[in-house]
Amino acid sequence: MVRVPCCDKLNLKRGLWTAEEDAKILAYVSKHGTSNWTSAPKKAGLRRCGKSCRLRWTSYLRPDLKHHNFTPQEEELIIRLHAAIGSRWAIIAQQLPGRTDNDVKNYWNTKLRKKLSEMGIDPVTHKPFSQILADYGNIGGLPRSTNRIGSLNRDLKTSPYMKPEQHSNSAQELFRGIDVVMSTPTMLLPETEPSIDKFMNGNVHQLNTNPSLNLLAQLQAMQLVTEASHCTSNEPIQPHFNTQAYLPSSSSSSSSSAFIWQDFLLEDAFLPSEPREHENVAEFALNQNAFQTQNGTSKEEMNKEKSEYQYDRFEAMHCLTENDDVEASSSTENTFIETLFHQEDKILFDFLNLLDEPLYD
DNA sequence: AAAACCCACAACCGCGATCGG
DNA sequence: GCCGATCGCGGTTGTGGGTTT
Repeated sequence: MVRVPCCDKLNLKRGLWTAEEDAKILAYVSKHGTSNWTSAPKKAGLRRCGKSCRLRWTSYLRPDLKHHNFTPQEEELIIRLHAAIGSRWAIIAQQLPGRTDNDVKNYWNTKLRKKLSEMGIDPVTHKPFSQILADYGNIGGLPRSTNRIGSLNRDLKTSPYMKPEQHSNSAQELFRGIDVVMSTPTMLLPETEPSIDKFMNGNVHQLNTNPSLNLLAQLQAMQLVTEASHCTSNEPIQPHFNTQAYLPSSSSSSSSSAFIWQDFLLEDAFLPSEPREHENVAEFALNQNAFQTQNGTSKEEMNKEKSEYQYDRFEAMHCLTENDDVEASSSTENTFIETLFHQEDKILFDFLNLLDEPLYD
């Protein structure tokens, strides 16, 4: 087992690439392809690390890359996907043909984050700052008992899509999430709140026609099916993505700027247990998008779809709490993982009670 | 005119996952 | 199965150009 190192750290050129170096990379790729970057510097006659050559090719020289500015549609898609899956730049970039993860990341860091902040929206949680402040203000006034607290605790701890930037381990972050979930099932904000819909500024319908929305539609579908399945079974709550917050509420984006803040809490992204059911719902979600964009579709039909969907969501939310009751009452049937979660919930609950108690009598 | 500052983007770094001898 | 090489990803830093003072 003798392999040469990918690069010799000594005597290698670093920094910006010259046109001559780019030409060498292009010549190398046209001759040898992109399968082996270790030998690329030597064969191409470059004093660069193979890794650096690969990066230069994948992030800049690839012929399929776009080099013009991001369009409003792309911008919107990035925001929605970031809200759904966090800073998974590679995945987000896959939904944007011609863009690299580095492009998307840089664009987010330099433009979109600032833009959202200026709109009064926290780019990390995708919630209005006013809401976050309100959440902080409510920390000391948490209700003593709730059957959603455990669910959230589990969500926060187990989400594979939870990144440190989105949910730090600090108590403040944890409490913020708890407070949101313990609010009413469908908390709607007043029209005066900063709204991502307003930020989107009418691009929603264009976005719905964009094939790049496939991932979003799938995420939405996964959420739908997991919610629906809870209403018909006593199975433990399956996690789901929360993409609905940025998806237009069916027919109208401007008339309804209301948020459902639970949707911003990133939860587990396990696949639904029933693939066929999942597919059907995914198909529905895709059809839903197409449905909205068809000419001649009556507003009544669209509103009917909307109200039915919202009713389903409302029922699903109630199922969450009901299932938590069931879960708590049949702890002997819980899995090992669930038992662990219950123990963690109890610790957290005790801790919250301690906070409620005065430090000095 | 020049220094200081800001901004956007390219490039690098480090780490985990995967590959393969 | 082990372990080093390689790949891919996300976070961070460096660089150059533009703007402000």
